[in-house]
Amino acid sequence: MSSYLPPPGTSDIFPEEIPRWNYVQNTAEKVFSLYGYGEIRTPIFEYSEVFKKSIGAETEIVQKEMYSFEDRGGRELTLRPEGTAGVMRALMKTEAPNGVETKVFYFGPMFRGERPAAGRKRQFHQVGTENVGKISPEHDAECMAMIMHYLSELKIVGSRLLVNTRGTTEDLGPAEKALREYFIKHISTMCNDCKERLNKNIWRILDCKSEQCQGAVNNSPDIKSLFTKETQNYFEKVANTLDFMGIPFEIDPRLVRGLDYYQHTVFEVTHTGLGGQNSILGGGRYAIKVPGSSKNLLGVGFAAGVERLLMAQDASNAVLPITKQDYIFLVSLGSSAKLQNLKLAAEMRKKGIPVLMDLEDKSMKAQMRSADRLSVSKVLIRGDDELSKGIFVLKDMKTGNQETIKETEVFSKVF
RNA sequence: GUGGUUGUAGCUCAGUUGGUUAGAGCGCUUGGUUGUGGCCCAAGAGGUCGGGGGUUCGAGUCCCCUCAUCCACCCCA
Repeated sequence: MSSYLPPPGTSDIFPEEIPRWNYVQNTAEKVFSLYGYGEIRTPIFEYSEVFKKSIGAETEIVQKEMYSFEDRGGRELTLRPEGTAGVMRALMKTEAPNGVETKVFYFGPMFRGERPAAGRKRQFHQVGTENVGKISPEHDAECMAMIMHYLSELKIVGSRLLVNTRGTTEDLGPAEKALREYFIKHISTMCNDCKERLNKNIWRILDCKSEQCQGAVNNSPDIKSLFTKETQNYFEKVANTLDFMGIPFEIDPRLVRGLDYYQHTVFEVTHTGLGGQNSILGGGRYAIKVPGSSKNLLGVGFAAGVERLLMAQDASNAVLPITKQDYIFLVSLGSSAKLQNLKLAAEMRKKGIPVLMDLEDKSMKAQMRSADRLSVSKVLIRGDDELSKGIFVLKDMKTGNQETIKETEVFSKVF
């Protein structure tokens, strides 16, 4: 009952579901390593500063979603709400800050104190990559190509890749000014959230979904046109490269994303069938400052919600190449036989043969029921009777046929 | 943080205008063969009806509070 439930927004993942999770993780390893990425494992908690500095102190995540606490040494720590910041912190001691291309991927739990809903948990999991040290439109395009490769290996179909640019630090001033001049004229007709956004984070007005704001938002200036020629050329090259590589995508001028560290290319992959959520992954190019360093780490990367990938697989009716363990079930009758079978089972397992047996003294009927429930294909029966004769009965559960075999034939016949 | 939904057995749920010992299906255990699974039949185990308070002769049913679930919004993966 309620006392057996884990805390809000968390969930237990039982053995039956683990193969699917492993598939998502193993496929990440398989695909990303083709592009030169290696796995990195960073702590699940970091100094709170790490997130405040890189994600942005004003962002929704930092403002009200972080699980922060003080440890016994009085340190201000936070359960990671996303993966990039901690990875950047770790990469400071590599050659990445000196401009050496460094590619890593990660997989693990993240924590955000939001109200749970479909596709949204407080402890959820992300799989993501970071390519740090170099900057070019081709890096961004390759990252997206790799993502689409990954999604196809996951058998997810029907997703959309949305791409946009957020410009660089130099672009932001003029663009923000233009946006403010425009929206200040229309703000009286817009929703309350947008009225707040006007001062706090004007960019977010662009992806407001409220009905009453659509008119004003749709007619707002295209931010790209306000950026420098250089930035526009960069973005054009990203788009051209994707085109040339045959990666289908859509330019979404209203895609801005909610973390402060993004510059240049931003993207998102959406999928229907995730309840109220529609984004299965997001990412882009970023410049991140790690506490205690004056250097910016430049990189491009993405993070996908594993739970959402799983939902997208369901919506895609994905058939995954996951095979179930096919056990031999060993049935015993009598105490000597049981003891001998226990020993045999151990030997078989050492040879890599999966074996199950009932350890309780159950009736043959009950043991057969167990075997059936576990849907094994073969049952090996040895009671005290067979033991004294040096034989086994081997039963094929599909056909129901059974044959008598000699002890010496056990390994060759059952495997 | 805002709004709505639901909370009865391990699971999915029924429970009539408040009325004795709270039900079903599935699952589980045992039996229907002296040593043979699935199908069928029978029996059994398993619930302080989310928790607390109130109204009442009487509350799973009504009222209040609380906790939790699921969902939508905000935001994000």
